[in-house]
Amino acid sequence: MAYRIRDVAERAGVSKTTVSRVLNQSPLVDPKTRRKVLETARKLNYYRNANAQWLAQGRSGFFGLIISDIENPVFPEMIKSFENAAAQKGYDLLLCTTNYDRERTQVVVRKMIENRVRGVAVMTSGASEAVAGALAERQVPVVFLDLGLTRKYVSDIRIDYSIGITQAVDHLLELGHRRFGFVAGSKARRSARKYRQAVVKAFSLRRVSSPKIVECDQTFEGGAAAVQVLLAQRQIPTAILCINDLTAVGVMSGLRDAGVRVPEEVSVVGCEDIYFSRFVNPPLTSVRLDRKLLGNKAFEVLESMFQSRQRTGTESVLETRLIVRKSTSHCPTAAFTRQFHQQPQSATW
Amino acid sequence: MAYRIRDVAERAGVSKTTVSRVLNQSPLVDPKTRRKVLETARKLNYYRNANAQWLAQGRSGFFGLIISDIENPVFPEMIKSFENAAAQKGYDLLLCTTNYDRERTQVVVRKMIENRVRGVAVMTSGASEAVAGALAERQVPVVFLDLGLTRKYVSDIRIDYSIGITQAVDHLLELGHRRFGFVAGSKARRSARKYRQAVVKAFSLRRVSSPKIVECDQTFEGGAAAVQVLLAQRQIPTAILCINDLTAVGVMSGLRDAGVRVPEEVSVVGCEDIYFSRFVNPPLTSVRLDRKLLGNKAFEVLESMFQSRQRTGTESVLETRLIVRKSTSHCPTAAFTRQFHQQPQSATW
DNA sequence: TGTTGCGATGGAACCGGTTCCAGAGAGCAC
DNA sequence: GTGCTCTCTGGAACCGGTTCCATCGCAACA
Repeated sequence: MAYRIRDVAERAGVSKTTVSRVLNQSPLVDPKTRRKVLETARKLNYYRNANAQWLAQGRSGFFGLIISDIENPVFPEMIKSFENAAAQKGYDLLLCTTNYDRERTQVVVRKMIENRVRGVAVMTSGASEAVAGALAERQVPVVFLDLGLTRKYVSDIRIDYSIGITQAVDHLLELGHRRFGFVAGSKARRSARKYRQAVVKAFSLRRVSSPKIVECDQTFEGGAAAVQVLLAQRQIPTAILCINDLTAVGVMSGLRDAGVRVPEEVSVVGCEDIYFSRFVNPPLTSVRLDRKLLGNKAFEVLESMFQSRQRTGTESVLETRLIVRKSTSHCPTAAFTRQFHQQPQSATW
Repeated sequence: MAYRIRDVAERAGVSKTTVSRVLNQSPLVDPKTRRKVLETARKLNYYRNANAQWLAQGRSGFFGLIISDIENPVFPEMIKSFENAAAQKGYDLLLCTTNYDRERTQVVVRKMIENRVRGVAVMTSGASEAVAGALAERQVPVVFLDLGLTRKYVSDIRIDYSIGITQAVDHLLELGHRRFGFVAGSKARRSARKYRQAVVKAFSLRRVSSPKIVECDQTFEGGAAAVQVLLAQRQIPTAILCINDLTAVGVMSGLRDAGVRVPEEVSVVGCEDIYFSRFVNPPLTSVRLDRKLLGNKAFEVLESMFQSRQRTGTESVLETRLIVRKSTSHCPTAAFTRQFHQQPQSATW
């Protein structure tokens, strides 16, 4: 059907070995022979069979990338930079999504192993040490996000939220804010826990009274709901930090619905700095997590593990920083600050 | 190193053939033998070698998906549904991006062929018939978006914008609008041309004076710039259609900057209905293109081509429909309509 | 002239599965 | 007992590459 390497060899009057050498840029082949082979291959419109090649080589040309949900806007940028980094070195991307499903996670890990990938980046914070174990056991280099663990075959990229958060707190303090709210994520998520810790620490470092914390599910609706709780306070906060941008946009929407203006009356800070944050109204101030860098770094870490002799894991740190846009501004004067006193919605007992 | 099928065979006291049969759910193996083999495989923690399997089978378990830019928010949803549809049938996703680069397009097409995929969905509107040819020639079923061409191995999914656009026009007419603007995309893009034609046709069908058309580059900034042109009209339009949501958000931003309220003074309609459209302020009315359906459909078309004997291509149609949110409302009364008369910015001649 | 060294090439084994085909053995009817 | 069918199993070829190792021709050198 399709031409095989043997067909090329026959028509070029050489052996399979030589053709293979030419196609793999081996130096030990005569330039004249090389030209001849390349020409024949082109003439036959020959495409190599990747499965045969990788079977023979004992591993594939893939680097795996496991994410939770491609619809989450933090991932596409990361995928892109990971893929680009891999392509630059001649490798391909094998992308799998877990959709936050435990079973599906097992399946994709198996897929990675079956495809004999050269390494896997597990960029969902839902992944456990079990996943690390399964892959490391098969001697597949793997890099995690904030796993907090490093060993043979297992690297970790730690996200240092504290820098960006501290910048945010300082930024707000400079603007005169003193009463803060924090719309946190679910404690069940590792990354959300880390973020919360960083926020609390930043405030205590600056000796500011800690923010009123409201937990939410990290969605737009969750943000809108959480802000209601903050608005029910005796004194509403003048600045609100949020676990991520989507939540922050929900918070802004909730504030708007309650007739509170952003940023004139309340400042809002998001996290992640997703693509859309600059287009909302007002453009969102956010603690940026550079996904492009993250994707690059993840590939780099994998490749260096793959190349290294001992396959020892490394820990690297990805810093965050504050991007100031229009959702934060001066703290309103006391006279200007409105008081919200909402009654509990049901007091029937 | 890793266990091979032969290892499983030896320990289970059977032949490779039998193990292969068990793993491939062949019915012609004794239940007792089956159990034994499965148990041994589990005990050895055996993973099959996908490359060997696919080499032997002559093709891989991949269905390919080629897109232009994963950061474009229309793609993730599509990827997800395509992947899910494939996973449901036990196939895997091979995702490649072209980044609008001709050369890169060549490379990924080659990659698809080399990996012996069972079919490819080319969901970027930048792809040419050359791509279709290259794949069809290798007998790889392929499905395109709005290619307008169908033949052996080549299917097409046509997007019918007219339905959604007509709904949008009717919706605006009912709200009393009579003066329209249309922020169009670049004529260089096939999909943008199709959209423009559909818009023009919808207006002429309803016997309404056609909208003032301004071309832009389909970005946020492009929308913001295009709306300036519309605002410079003697009479500004009271309703503006846009080539996509990002542009529409740019248009709304431009209007806001000019002190024009949406939707009280001007209504805005986007297209695509990307995830974020519901979160902007005001939530965007948009002509929805159901990407989930599109991804599903694409896979379905490929699989049925792959199964069919003759591999004849099919044409299917994906309908669009209007999603009404808050960016459209009643046409302001004439008295209420403001007049914008901006002088040409430079009249130095 | 014989020996050595080296660049270029090819034969053959191998990677780890699938599958064709032959055959063993059980069950059954006659 | 014979012949037949049917179920289950295994040997061996094959998929299309890579790579180890041997070989060959030729130039350099003693």
